[in-house]
Amino acid sequence: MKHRDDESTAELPAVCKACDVRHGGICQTMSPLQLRELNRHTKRKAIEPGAEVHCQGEPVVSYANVIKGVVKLTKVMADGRQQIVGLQFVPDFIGHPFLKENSLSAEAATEAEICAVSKSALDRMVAATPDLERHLHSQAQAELEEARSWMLTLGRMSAREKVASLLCLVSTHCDPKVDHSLDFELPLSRQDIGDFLGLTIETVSRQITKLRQERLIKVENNRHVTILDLRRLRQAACLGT
Amino acid sequence: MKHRDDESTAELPAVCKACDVRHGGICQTMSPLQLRELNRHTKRKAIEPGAEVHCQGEPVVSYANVIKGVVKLTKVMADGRQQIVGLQFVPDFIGHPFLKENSLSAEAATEAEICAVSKSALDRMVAATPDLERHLHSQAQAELEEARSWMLTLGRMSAREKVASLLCLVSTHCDPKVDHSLDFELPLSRQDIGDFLGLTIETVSRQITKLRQERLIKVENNRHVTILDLRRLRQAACLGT
DNA sequence: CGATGTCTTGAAGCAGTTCAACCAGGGTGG
DNA sequence: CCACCCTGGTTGAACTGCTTCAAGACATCG
Repeated sequence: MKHRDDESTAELPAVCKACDVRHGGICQTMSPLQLRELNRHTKRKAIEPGAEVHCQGEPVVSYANVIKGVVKLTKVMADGRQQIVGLQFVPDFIGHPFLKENSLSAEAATEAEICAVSKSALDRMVAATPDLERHLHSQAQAELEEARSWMLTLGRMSAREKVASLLCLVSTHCDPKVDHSLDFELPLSRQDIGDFLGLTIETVSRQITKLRQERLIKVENNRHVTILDLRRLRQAACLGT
Repeated sequence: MKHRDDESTAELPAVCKACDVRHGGICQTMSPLQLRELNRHTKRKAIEPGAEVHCQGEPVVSYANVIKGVVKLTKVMADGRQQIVGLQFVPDFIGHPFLKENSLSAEAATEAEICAVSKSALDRMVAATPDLERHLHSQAQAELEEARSWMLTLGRMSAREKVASLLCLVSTHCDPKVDHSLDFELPLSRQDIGDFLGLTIETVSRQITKLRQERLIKVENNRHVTILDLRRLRQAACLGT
C-alpha cells in the first residue's frame, strides 16, 4: 500500500461528495483515499419498485448500499409462499459476506437508489481495514437483533398487534434524520405488509381499517399514514407507553 | 505486544487442552499465547436445564461459549408471551458485542456447560485480533441467516410443517460431528418447542402424534426421536427431497 | 403409594383465511 | 370525453386450522 498521498487532503470522488450517505453506512469508516480506491469498483443505480438488486439462489457477485428509498429482503418457498425477512433503509448495507450464494432476494420496495460494489473489491478492502469489518459486524449484529425481535412479532402477536408493530417500525426507520416520524409514506403495499407480517392482504386491510376507525391513525391515498395517537399505537404494538 | 515467547510452543492452558471445542468456536482463531491471556478471564460453568446464562434487560457483563448441551435464546413480552429466537449448540458463541444491555435471555435447555468470558477482556482481544473479529462477524452472519430462515417458518408455515422443520433443524445441529443424525435426544420440552414454533403445546403434541402415526418418526420417552423416513420428513418441512 | 410434572387427547370456540364481490383511481383508446 | 379496463385496496360471508379449556394418561419421585 502506498501512503504517498496525504490521506486527509486527498480529493473525494465527485459522486461521494454529492452523496447523502457519505457520512453514514460503510463509507463513514473510510478515508478519502480509500473511497477513491473503492470508487473504481462502484456503480450507482436507480431502481424501480419491484426491480431486483439480487436474487435468492444466485451467486454473490456484489454488495450494495441503500442511498435512497427502501429495499425489502425476501425469502420464497418452492410453492411460492413468501416472507419478507428484512427492510433495508438508508444507509444500510445489502449483501452476504462469507456466503457463496444469496440466501434471499433483495428487491426495491419503493423508488430507490443503490451504490453497488463488486464483491472482490470490497472483500479486499475489508481484509485491509479493521474498522470496516467492525462496521459490517456491527450492522450484522443490529440486523440480527431486528430479525429476532421480528420473530417474536411473527410467532406470538395477534394480527392487530402485528400491524401496529409494523407502523411503529416504519415510523422509526423511514426518516434517518428523526427518531419518530408521525407522518410518512408507507414504503410497502398491502401485499408486502402481509408478506412481512405473515398475514393475508385482507387481514392487513381489516386491521388498518380498525386502527383508522379507532382514530389511532389516518390514511390517505392508501399509502400516506399519519399517526394520530402514538401512545395508543405503541400500546397496541406491545411497546409499552 | 511482546513476541518473545515462541507462540507455537507456548503452553496451552490445562483447561483448554482438555476442551472439546478447542479447535472450534472462537478458540480456533487464537494462538496458545492468546488462549493463556484469555484464560485468566474465563470460567467454566456447568448449568442445569432452566438456569440462566444471562437475562433480558440486564447489562452485558460477559460472553460465553457453549461447551456442552444446548442453550436457548428467548424473548419475553411484558404480558409473559414468550418466543425462542435461537438455539445455540456446541461450539456457538453467546453474547451481544456492541450492546450495553441484553436484548434477550439465554437459558440452558438441557444439561449444559459454558465457558464464560468477561466482556472487557474479550472486547480488548477482539480489538487486537482481526481474525477474532472476523470469526465473530462470520458467526453473526450465520445466525442472521438462521433467524431469517426461521422467520419464513414462523410466518408462512403450517403447524405440521413447523414441527417437521424443527425436527430437521435439531437433527442437523445436535451432533457437531455428523451432518444429519437420525437418532437423537430432543433438547427441548414440548413447551419449548411451542415457544420456538409460535404454537401451543397441544398443537405441537398433536402434530408429533400425526408424524408418528404416519411412520415418519418414532418417539420414545417423549424425548428420544428416531427419524424413520428422512426424505418424507424433509418434504413435510418443505426442504425438498 | 399418592403426588407432581409433563405429555396426550377430546370438544368447543374463534382468529385469521379463503373466496367472491365491490370500489376507487388512473390510464387507454374508440 | 366517456366507456373501458386494470391494478390495488376494501368489505362480506363461509370455512378451517389453531387455540382454549378440560380431562385423562404416563412417568418419575419423594
